[in-house]
Parts: sequence; C-alpha cells; structure tokens
Amino acid sequence: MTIKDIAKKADVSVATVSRVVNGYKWVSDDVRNRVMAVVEAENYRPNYNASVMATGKSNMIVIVIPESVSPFFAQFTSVATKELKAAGYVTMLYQTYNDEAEEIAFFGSPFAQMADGIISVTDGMDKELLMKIIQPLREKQKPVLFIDRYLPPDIADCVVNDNIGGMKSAVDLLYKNGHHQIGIILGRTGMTIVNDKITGFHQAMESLDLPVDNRYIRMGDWTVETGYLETQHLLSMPEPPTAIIACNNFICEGALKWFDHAGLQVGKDISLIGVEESSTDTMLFSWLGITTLKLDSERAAIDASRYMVGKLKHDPPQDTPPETEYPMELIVRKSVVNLNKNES
Amino acid sequence: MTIKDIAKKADVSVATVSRVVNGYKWVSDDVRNRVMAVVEAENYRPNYNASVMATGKSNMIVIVIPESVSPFFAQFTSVATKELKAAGYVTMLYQTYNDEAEEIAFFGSPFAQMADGIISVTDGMDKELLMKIIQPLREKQKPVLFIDRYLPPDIADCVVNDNIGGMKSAVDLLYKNGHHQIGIILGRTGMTIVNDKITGFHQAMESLDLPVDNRYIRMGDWTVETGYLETQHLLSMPEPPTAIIACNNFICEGALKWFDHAGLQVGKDISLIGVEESSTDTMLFSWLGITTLKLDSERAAIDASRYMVGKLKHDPPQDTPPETEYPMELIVRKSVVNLNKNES
DNA sequence: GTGAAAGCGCTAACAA
DNA sequence: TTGTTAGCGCTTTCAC
Repeated sequence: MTIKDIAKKADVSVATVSRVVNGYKWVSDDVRNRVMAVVEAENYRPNYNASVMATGKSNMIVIVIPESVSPFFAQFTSVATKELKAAGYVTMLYQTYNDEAEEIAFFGSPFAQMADGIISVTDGMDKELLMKIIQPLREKQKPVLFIDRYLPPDIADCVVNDNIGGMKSAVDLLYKNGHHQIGIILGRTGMTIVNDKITGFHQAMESLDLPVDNRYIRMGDWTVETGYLETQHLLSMPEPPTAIIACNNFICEGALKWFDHAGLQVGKDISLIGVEESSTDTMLFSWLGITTLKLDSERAAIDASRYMVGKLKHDPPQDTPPETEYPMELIVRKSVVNLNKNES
Repeated sequence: MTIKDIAKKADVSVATVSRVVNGYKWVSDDVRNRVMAVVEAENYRPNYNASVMATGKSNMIVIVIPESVSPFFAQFTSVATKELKAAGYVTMLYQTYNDEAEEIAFFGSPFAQMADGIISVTDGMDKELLMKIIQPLREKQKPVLFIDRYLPPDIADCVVNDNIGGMKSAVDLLYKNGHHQIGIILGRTGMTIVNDKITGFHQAMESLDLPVDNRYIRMGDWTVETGYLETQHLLSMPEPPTAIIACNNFICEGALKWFDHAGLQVGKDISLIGVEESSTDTMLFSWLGITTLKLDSERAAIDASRYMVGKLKHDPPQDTPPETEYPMELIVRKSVVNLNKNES
C-alpha cells in the first residue's frame, strides 16, 4: 500500500493524500473524509524512510548511554523519552557499554546520521577524537547535546552536574563536624565525572588547609563490590579515615554492607556521605538516614529534552544554551558523626 | 556529499561508486582505488535512508523490552546486540516500561516498519490484540520473535523459558526435603511468565498430593521491596510456610533482607529458592549458598539472534524454529533445609 | 567492467 | 482547493 494506491482508490492526487495524512489545513472536508476512509480501510501508514528522505527530518532523537543499569541513566532515559515524545519525537536508545569503540561506532552509524538530534550521556572518549568525530554532525547543523561531559561551547552544548561544587559542600560538612581524614571511593569510567570529583575534593581540602593523602582516594568500578572492598581497605589502614564519601549509589551500598559486616554503625562509629543518582534512590537513603549529594536526573532529562526540542523546532535555532551546571544538592541526614561534640 | 559528487570527482558513474562502496566484485582495481580515494578524502558515507528505500532492507533489528534495569533484559539485550552486530545488523532498543500503550505504539512506530526483524521480550499485551497488531508485519514477511510469550506458531515464533518445568523441579526438591507448606512470591507484569509459574506451582503441588493454599501465593512487583514485604507477610501468618520460592532475583534479595532483619538464617531456620536471572547474579547466589532456578539469558539471546539472522539471510526463510523451551536449571546449593533429617 | 536510467515512496514547489 | 512534477540519494537491471 503506497500513497499512489491510496490516491487512486480515493480518486485524488498523491499530493492530496499527503496533505490529508500530514494534517494539512487547506483540504476540503469532503476530500479529507474520502481519503481518510481509504486510509483507514487499507490501514495505510506512510513509509517512514521515504518521508525522511523527502523532508530531511526523521523526528527521531537518539540517546546514547553507557548502559541502562545505573539508575541515573535509566531514569534520565525514561524521563527524556516521555518528554520528547510529548513534543512529537521518537527516541531510540543506543548503549555503548563504556566501550570507546562503541562510542565511535555510534557516531558513524546510520542512527547518528538519521537522527534529528543526539543526546549523549557518555564520556569515555578523548576530547580531540570526539571533536573530530562529531564534525560531520556539526556541518549538518545537527544538535548534539552532551550530559556530564565538557566540550567547548562552539563544538557542542553540554550540561554537567556540578561535581566540583558538590564535592566541596560534602567536604565542608565533614570538616565542620571535625573530620580531617576523609576517604573517597569512585569508579573509573566517565572522564569528566571522575576528574571533577577528584578536583573538587582536592580544592575543598586545600581551601581548608587539610592535607590530601592520596591513599585515601580509592578507585574501582561503580559497583557494590567496589564499595565494599574499598571501604574495607580504607578502614584497615593504620590511620583509617573517619569519614568516607561514596561517589555513587552502588558504591555507597557497598560501603554500608561492609560497615554492617564489620559491626560498625553509620553515623556513630563511622561517617558516610553517599550520592543519590536518581529519585528512586531517595527512599532508601532517607530510610537509612544517609547524608547524600543528590543528582537531579529528572530535571536534567527534562531540560535536555526541552532544549533539544527548542533547537529543532525553532528556525533559526535558539541560542540560549541549557543551564550548564546543575548543583548537586547536599541532603543532610544523620550519617555524619560530629567529632567536635564527642571531644568536648 | 552525495554519491553523485563522489562519482563526479572520481570521474566514474554513480553506479560504479555504488558498486565500490558496497564491495561488489566486478570492478577493476584501478577504478576501485580511484573511487576509494575520493570516498576516503571526502569521508563519504552513503545515506542510510536512501539505501533503505532503494533496497527495502535496513539491516536493523529492534529489540523491544519492558525496561533494561532487570538483569535478564539487560543481559539479553547486551548479548543479542553483539551477536547481531557480528552478523552485520545494527540493533536498536525500544523500552515499553511495561505499558501496554507503549507496546502498541511500538508496532505502529517507524522503527517497527523500518526494522528487518523484531525481537520482543515484552508480554503485556492481550493475545488477540497482539495478533491483530502484528498482522501487517507478517504480511511483509518480517520475522517477529517473541521471548517468554506464547503465540501460535503460524503467527510468530517464540521462545520461552520453561517456567512450568522449573517450578516443578523447585517444588519437587522442597518436597523431597520434607516441605509441604510452600510460599511463592512473584511480580505481576508479564503474562506468560507469571501464569506459567503459577501453573507449574499448582501442577507440581497436585502431582504430589499437596494442597495449594492460595494465601501462600503472593504477588507484587519484581522488586526488592516486594520480596521483603511479602516475605514478612508470609512468615507472619499463623501457619507460615517453611519454604519460599522467590520468583526473580530482586524478590529473592528482598526475602534475604527480611530474613536478615528477622534474624533468620537461610538454610537453617528457613528455606529459600531463588531465580538467577542473568549470569551476573551467579556470584551473589553462589556466595550466599542460595539454591536457584537459573535462566540462561545468554543462550536465549544467542539463539534468538542466530535464528533471526538465519531467517533474514536465507531465501526462502529457514523453517526450523528456534528451540521453543529453555529448561530452567535447578542449581542446588544450601538454602533448603532438610526437614526429614531434623525430625529423625 | 562500466554507464544510463528507471524506480523506491514521499513531499513540496508551482500551476491551475 | 487540488493536481503535476521534480526531486530526495541510492540501487539495480539492462545495455554497451
């Protein structure tokens, strides 16, 4: 069933069918009804590829993520998909599994080519390479928006969570409570989010005139296992830290597991600050009374989606970039011990 | 950069460029090199949509899943993606979030239309509706393969995990160990997997002449919370079950949490059989000594992918359907108490 | 071996 | 308001 067949059956031209199907205004009710009847009867759907070719628009946005297991990515994706759908765009998901080759492959894939816009939440690729690789997209004026990855504003727009500031507020809180030896556990993947956290940690410590002991900075995967093992490692040191910052929710869970195993009570024997990666985590952390840095994945998803839509719908494209830095809110609960009080 | 531009620059016809780009054989080395040189220089990539239109093939498979948070779906997707890629197909992911409307929307979406084949791991839709909705795909001879969802073989191929058999082996093991009061906790979504498990449970109980107490059959979500709450509920009953079958890994974790909370030692005070949904779970369950029913998501993904590719590559399409039922292997560890022994 | 040309199904100027 | 027609970029017979 092509547009031609429909035109023939409805005894109109293909142009008219196209107008009716695309909801154009200037078609007489009579003709519209006749065409619609045939369309319904034949269950006709315009050929997507043909229309993409003719218009140069696909109405498709692709979201690139490392993997959707982490709640931050999962929720971001879910929210963005809904938001984009409301604006008439379909979303497709491309997972890179934290593999640089996959990331490169994506930008050469048919989907990157076909998409009207790309939202990428991946950050495994070297900046120079990435810039070279998205060059063709830029030439075609395709909006590419990066989440949690810095790029010069003339290359691509980007939105990052303020990891530096978040880390600062966490360290400040610990310092205020008398903690001078602070451990920190992170994963390895995602250049910006890792570097920024470490940078923020250093900056915060320095501005408080606290020495940074590199042995207190532990790296592994963004997993429960890493949280467990590295917590164990930190607390087995001759001079163990009095507080730990667990840089994502899995690592935080792992830390809790080890505390449990070691018979340590968080907020009493040991201090912990975690990271809520998505609103689904809130319940757990709040229940356990864990002080956290909170990411607003929903807001990031909504803003990113709206910005993308704005770029796509307006002609000329909107020039107001999305807010570039989301604050990481420090939610104070009860997992940080006040060492000052204990001493007095 | 279109094929025309390349042709002009290389001083050949578009047909020749097409042949070179698509790796056709009968092109002289001289010409091939000349064309390739221009292609490289201009970083030319054929327009995907145009080629889809001209050939009627997209080399794209879409995998439809409820959401990728569950390890079974995540791993299935990951493995299938790699397998399909090796065969020259790109994969796109479509998530339905367990929403029937989304499922319906998918089959009307451009992606369903464009895809060369569809692998669906969703099971929320009424059978009649589904059959009607995939009718257009069948007419176009597009292979649609369902995982964990029964459909008449003339409608679509399907592969299911043998939930009935799995449940039977679990109940049998418990019975052999003297358990007569068995609780079971499931989620609600996914018609086949839920119904089959309940059916299998009933069948197993009946064939052992054990009465089924419907209050022992608990349903909620496929989450840790459900596992926790329903375990609590079951064990607070006047006559609590002596063993619990937790029908997915999250529920199982939840059950373990409650045991822990209640000070019950699994394999001693209470018996539990869990479900390993993916190979990534194995470590945990094996570590904790939990007896499980094991799903082979990797094998299902590989088989499904190969079958799909077979259908797509061969002409006429292969008629050997994939194996229709995967056994759920019972991995006996130490979480089932032998009540007989205790009594003697 | 290579080129010319006819589509693939749809959209959008332009005409009427 | 409706129809005619020229593309969109590529593939693929069919000639040469």
